[in-house]
Amino acid sequence: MTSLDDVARAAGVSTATVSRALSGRGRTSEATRARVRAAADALGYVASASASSLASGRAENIGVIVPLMDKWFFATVLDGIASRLAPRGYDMTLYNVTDDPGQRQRLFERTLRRGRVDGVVVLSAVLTDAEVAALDALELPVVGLGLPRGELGGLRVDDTAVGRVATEHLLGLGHREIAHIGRSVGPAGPSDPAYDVPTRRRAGFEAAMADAGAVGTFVEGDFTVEGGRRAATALLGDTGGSGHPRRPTAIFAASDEMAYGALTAARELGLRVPEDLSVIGVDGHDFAGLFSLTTIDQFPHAQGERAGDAILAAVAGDAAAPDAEASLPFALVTRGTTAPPPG
Amino acid sequence: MTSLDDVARAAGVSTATVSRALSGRGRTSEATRARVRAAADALGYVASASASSLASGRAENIGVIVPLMDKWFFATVLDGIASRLAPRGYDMTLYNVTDDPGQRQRLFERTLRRGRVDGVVVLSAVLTDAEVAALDALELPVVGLGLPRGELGGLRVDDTAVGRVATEHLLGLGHREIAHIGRSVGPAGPSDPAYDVPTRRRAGFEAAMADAGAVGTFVEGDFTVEGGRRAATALLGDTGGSGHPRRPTAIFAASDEMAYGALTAARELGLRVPEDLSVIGVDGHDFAGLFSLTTIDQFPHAQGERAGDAILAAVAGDAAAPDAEASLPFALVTRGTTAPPPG
DNA sequence: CTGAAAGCGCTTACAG
DNA sequence: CTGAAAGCGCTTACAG
Repeated sequence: MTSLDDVARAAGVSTATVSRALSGRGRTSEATRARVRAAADALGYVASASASSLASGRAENIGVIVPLMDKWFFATVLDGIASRLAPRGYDMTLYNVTDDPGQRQRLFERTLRRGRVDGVVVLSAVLTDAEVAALDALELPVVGLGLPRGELGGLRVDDTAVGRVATEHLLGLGHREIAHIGRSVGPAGPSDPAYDVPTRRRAGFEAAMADAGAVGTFVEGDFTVEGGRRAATALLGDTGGSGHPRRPTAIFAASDEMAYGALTAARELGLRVPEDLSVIGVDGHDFAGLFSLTTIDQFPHAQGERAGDAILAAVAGDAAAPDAEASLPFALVTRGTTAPPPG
Repeated sequence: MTSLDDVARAAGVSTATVSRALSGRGRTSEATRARVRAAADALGYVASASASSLASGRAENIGVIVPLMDKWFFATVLDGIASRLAPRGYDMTLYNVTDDPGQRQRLFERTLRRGRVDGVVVLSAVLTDAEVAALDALELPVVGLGLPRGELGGLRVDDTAVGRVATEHLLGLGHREIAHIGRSVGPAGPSDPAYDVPTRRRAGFEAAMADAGAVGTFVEGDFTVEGGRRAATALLGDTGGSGHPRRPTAIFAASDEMAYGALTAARELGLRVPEDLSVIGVDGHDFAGLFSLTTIDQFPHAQGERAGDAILAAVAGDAAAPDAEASLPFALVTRGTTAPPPG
């Protein structure tokens, strides 16, 4: 490996000058800069990351904490983040937070403290108080995406509004018997921003239903296709019996993947979509267009881009960092799985 | 940040001893080791990655080069890799190779040469000769996964066999008019291992067809659901006309996502699956069970685990590295989308 | 088993 | 604008 000294010798200047010329920090005459660059190129010089980072305190690396890296939503957000970091010369190192307490503790109390990252992006992870404190103790810029407001703040879409818009789309078509498949950490009271994403979506659903004087059904789903299918089967399967709620004419699933599950369940039960049942999801999943799924697109790739820009701005110390607390856009995309109810 | 010196002072030993006690390299008495550990814990000491890396030459970080990080297959492989690195204390930093020549050159000639990684895993990327040379010049362990054999070697499933098994499944059911949706960098002659994954799958398809005395149809797909739908529509749409090949009774798609597209096309054209048309994919995608798709599962998560283990073994200098060139398993999973042809 | 010391390869005030 | 020098925080032969 050729070092700074080699370049300095070749260019006939000091190492300090080489460092300045190559990094652009500090002043250098145009002439020496050119000479140094030429020497560096000729030797194929690339600065050592560890030496540079040790001396400067800058790692040029962003850590991203992600709960599930093999789910479409997160993978897409990651791609969005990476697309903004790479052109600016920043690396992205991934940290998977699992449910294993030992693994988590190690991440927050050791790995992240090794000084390898200049900032961290936290994606939709539910953190304990201790973990939030650990993140804080890092004294590094942190940008959250889709976190409960209480934790760290950061970028979020207004998920209560998402839930409301989805529900109102269904209500507007004339549905009254509407079920919601989602997840909930507690009673979805008012749109308490401290709640997590699924809870806020549910709150929006319930608020819209209440406004319409209707009462919705809620069923737990686990944000997988299979979970959506199970929930929808329970919802659509048992009709008749006394005490049972009427079968819904519409389902609002808190994710597109669960909506796919609901479509599958409907098909298995011989129900036609949208004639017998309307289905709407959330995300803007890759396959949504193909399945003609009506959904609330939340532009996950763009979310990643925003998060990437935000963490870079924070690392650069831009107090101007415009959108570190911004509300992200979403849009209703009407397709073929929603229509007026039968009859 | 508390440093090695702080710990040394607290424990009443030299910094050298602290380093040895904490890292486990070199000898230390049980007693001092305990004392040092206690002091380190009390102070919350964590070694600086850059200092440690600069002094030792070890980065404890693996670079992963991936062409598409938002596709299910790659996201799943990445998850598999990460699951093996984290417990061993290794970080994973992601490098996305796009089609942009400038970005690629920067990656191979600068970023990767900063000494930030101890080894690199390359996922299914088609590299130029210059890029392979650059990788070589790194003098770092490299593990490939799904690369054309010519490039770098590494782990692979026998994709020619995959193509053959899928095709023979269809032939075994009695199909003769079989179409393959895939991609091909050139004529899929014999099972030349220098060819990339899609080409080898095609070669297996053609070999199996030839063995059965049948002639298959080949159509380009781009490994997306939409691409599969387009290809299948072309295949199934135009029947009658003179000169046109007969409509296939079975489709072998080179990926599950393209198979989903084929299923969609069939539905749109009013064809029943599997009564009118059989469809088989490759991958073992998350949704395959739900869509009842017959497929060749290639266990992507396990592939990632293997790649993770392999790069770690290579970095550790295990000449024993058992499976750096191994052939990965795959399995036919028969479900509801394949059946004997009509009539 | 332990310590003193050199060295890893940069960056950055500090002078000039 | 440029150079000499200290320093970033570890690791590792080398002695003992």
